[in-house]
Amino acid sequence: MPELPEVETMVRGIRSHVEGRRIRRVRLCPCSRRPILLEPGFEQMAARAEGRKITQVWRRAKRVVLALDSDDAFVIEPRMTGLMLLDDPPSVEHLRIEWQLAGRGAYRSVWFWDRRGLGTIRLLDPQQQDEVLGPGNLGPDALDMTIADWQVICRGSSTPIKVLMLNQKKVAGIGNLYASEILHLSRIHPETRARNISRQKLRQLAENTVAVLELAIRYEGSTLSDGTYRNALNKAGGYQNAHRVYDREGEPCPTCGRSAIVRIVQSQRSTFFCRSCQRKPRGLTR
DNA sequence: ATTAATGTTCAGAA
DNA sequence: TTTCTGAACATTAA
Repeated sequence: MPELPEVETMVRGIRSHVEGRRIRRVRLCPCSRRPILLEPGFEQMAARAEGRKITQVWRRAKRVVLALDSDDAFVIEPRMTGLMLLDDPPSVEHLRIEWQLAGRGAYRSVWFWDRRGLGTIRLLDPQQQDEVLGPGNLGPDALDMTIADWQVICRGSSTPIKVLMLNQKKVAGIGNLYASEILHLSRIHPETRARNISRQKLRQLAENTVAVLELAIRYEGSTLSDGTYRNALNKAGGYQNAHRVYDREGEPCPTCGRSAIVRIVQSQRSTFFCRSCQRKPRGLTR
């Protein structure tokens, strides 16, 4: 579930309670039926983190990073259903990892909860952090993308723009939900080949990417109908009420008010858009 | 019973 | 060599 706004909300939610505190213990929760995707020997490696101080909590794309004073860092990928929580989990059943915190504070632990269990947690040394979080593996953070950055990734690419927006090596942080929202606001047809998008449209794409993601962060992310996503205090986000097209097939377009939102499939993922407001450029087939 | 779900990775194809 | 597609991962709810 979590895309950039949801992961940013997790980071902001736990940061003030976690930064500066020492890790007393890292515990694999017995209640998880199967282990989450952990590196072999994770438990021994986790012991390496015990007694260390968490110096910084930050976000890279859709990952949470807990940086330690040993220069190691936990890198957490929530993927579809992972959550970082301070307490009050949605269920005890899918708690996976507990970081017990030493010293005084409002919360004794940080938890990783993951219903589907696709999320990953790794403890990485500085070199591994560079490999996993660096430009070889992830493009520029979506909030940092300039028009020039968009031009670079779109130039010469025959990939449909919506598919390209989901390629984390090109631009990092946008997921399936926000790609549809950004393209609708930008009035760009999701099947437009990236190389065919005009300079003017690229400017709108750059501006609306930041606008949509920042607004979604302000609303603390999107909690969809299955209710899975919660912030660090197990409260639902609010941006789903502002969705223009995502999961709104058949509803009238909020821009033109006449055409109905349609759903198509690209790269095995649903895309939602308005056929009236989002047109492909005419006369360009290559 | 079947299908789809906010993500990523891998093998194999183009 | 690069880019792209489909399947897989595990769980749940409609």
